Amino acid sequence: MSESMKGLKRSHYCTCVTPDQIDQEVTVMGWVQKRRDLGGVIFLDLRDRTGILQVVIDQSSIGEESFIKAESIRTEFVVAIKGLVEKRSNETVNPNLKTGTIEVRAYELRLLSGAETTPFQIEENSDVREDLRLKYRYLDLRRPDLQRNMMLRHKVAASVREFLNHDGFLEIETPMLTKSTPEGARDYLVPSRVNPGNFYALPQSPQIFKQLLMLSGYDKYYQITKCFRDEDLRADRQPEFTQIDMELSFVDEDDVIGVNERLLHKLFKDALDIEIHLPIKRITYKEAMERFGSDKPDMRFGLELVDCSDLVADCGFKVFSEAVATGGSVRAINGKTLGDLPRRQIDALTEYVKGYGAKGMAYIVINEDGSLKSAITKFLSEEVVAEIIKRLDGQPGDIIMFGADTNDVVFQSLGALRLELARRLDLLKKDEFDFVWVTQFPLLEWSAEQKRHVAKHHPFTMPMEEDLHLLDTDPSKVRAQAYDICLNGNEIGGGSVRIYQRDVQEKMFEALGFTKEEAYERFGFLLDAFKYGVPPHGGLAYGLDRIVMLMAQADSIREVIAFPKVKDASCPMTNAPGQVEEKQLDELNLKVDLIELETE
RNA sequence: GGCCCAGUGGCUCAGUUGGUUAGAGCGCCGGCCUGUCACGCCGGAGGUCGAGGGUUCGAGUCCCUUCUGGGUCGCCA
Repeated sequence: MSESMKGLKRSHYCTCVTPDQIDQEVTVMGWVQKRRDLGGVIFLDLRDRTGILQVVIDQSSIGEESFIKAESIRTEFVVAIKGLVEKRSNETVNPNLKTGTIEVRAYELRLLSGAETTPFQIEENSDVREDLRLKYRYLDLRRPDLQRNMMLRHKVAASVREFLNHDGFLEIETPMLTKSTPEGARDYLVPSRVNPGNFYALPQSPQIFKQLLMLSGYDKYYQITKCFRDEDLRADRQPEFTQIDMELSFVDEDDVIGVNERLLHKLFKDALDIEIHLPIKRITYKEAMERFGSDKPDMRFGLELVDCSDLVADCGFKVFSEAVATGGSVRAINGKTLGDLPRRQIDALTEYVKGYGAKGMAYIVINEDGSLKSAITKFLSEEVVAEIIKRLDGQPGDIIMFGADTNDVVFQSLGALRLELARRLDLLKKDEFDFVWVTQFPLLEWSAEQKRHVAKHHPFTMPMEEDLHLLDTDPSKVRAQAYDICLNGNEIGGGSVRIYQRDVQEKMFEALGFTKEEAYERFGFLLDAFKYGVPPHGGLAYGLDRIVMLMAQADSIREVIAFPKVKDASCPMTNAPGQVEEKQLDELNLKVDLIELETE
């Protein structure tokens, strides 16, 4: 079945054959997308990563023996064709093909490789179950949409490298086998053979190493590198993912933002031919939460949150007044034009916000005739109702939906509701790219589980200078010189100015509840390094997968990763992770003795 | 770990109130066909209805358990 390609050299990719080659000889190689056997003439759609080219096989050009061979060709066979490029007559032009005005009349055919019938058809926009696609990912990757995604991903990486190289950045690699970082996500561990009982951790990010590179004088560093986090998966989260990581010395926040705006501008121009308008708008974390209920706001549409706490603080509706009295708030969203939602849909939205911690959802429907439909207006004075409607710009046909709880719950539930409403109103246009910087993040957040403050970004993040004095007295009020870059409601990157003073760093560890000894045990090498001259520095890291996902208008980063993992972090194709041989464990001085996990 | 959705020929799906031999499109196999490109025409094969248990005279359909995949909350400095 398999013939040699000896004596043949590919001269063109399929779609690189153009009308310029008419009457010339070309040699093309690829996969058979489709065979149309009309009896006396056979058409092949030949496919490679560039697209499709039609090959004509007729007996008079190719000879009887080869024609019989061609009759045995099936879908996905790998073939080599040598032939003459011909112009198609007008009535046989195929406008759906890039190469639709020409075809190749074969005079030599080699069957390089046969193929069994594939478990699913190799075609664009296929609708095949994802587990099957992933089990046969090598076939899935033949599909034109995935091939486009992979090529787009390459283009993104290439454009980033080009920009940063040109801007004086150095690409420097940092270790994959490194030390476990106790703060942050769960680590992937790798046992050491030479040091029995000891483990490396795979990096969650090159954070400490890139800071040390600054201290070593490498000034502007970048790296496109894998990072690993052993946490549960999501549509936009994989256990191994790729960061575009950078760090700069002698810079402040505006410098880092500036270079990255220029980077994003070039990147979107190169990859999508889209002109990003600079400067990208900036909002503070506080504003993002209050207006959008999210620290990664989707700016493509309105439906903003409106604070009504002051209006209902003393009203007769206890759910509202008590939320305000206990330090929470009452906020609302105007679901524009959704006043005609059937009761069942409203109930579904109520269940939806309950999933985010809300206890319920009050609402006021403004009927087309201006009358109101609501279970709560009877508890409110007419003036208050009128003021609420005015503040939310309520028009006939609208529905105003309320969240009343602690601020955390109100932001989270209304933030989620806002997105859900946008989905229903079809406001999420994937070909629109709306960036925003979110700045002034809190430095710390309280962990109820650990009963201490933990770093919101990481423990090396510089507090805002005007808040430094609060670090001892009221740490949760301290804002950080930290910033995220968000695109269409996705955090695509984040960074900060770092602490470069030992005393501030020690104070930070103190605020995190580490004793001096603990801090030294964990980050001693960094604290030691800080004795020897540290430039002020800061940086940023992008999630490459997420950027490419959004560019490709895909719904999951799995669509832009060649060999992704599924929900339980396994690989349906290789069946990783798997058990290992006894011998391998012996060499590592390890014995598997699984502990019964507590079931509750 | 919680909640929600899906699982029926190779693929995508339909399957009524629980009732005859479980259907369709695509794909696949065979035959015919010299201008097709969603080729056409004729014929054919292909099913443990994810798995196990239960209710029933009777289960693809109802109940329980479980597996697989997806979404999400928790988690993700």
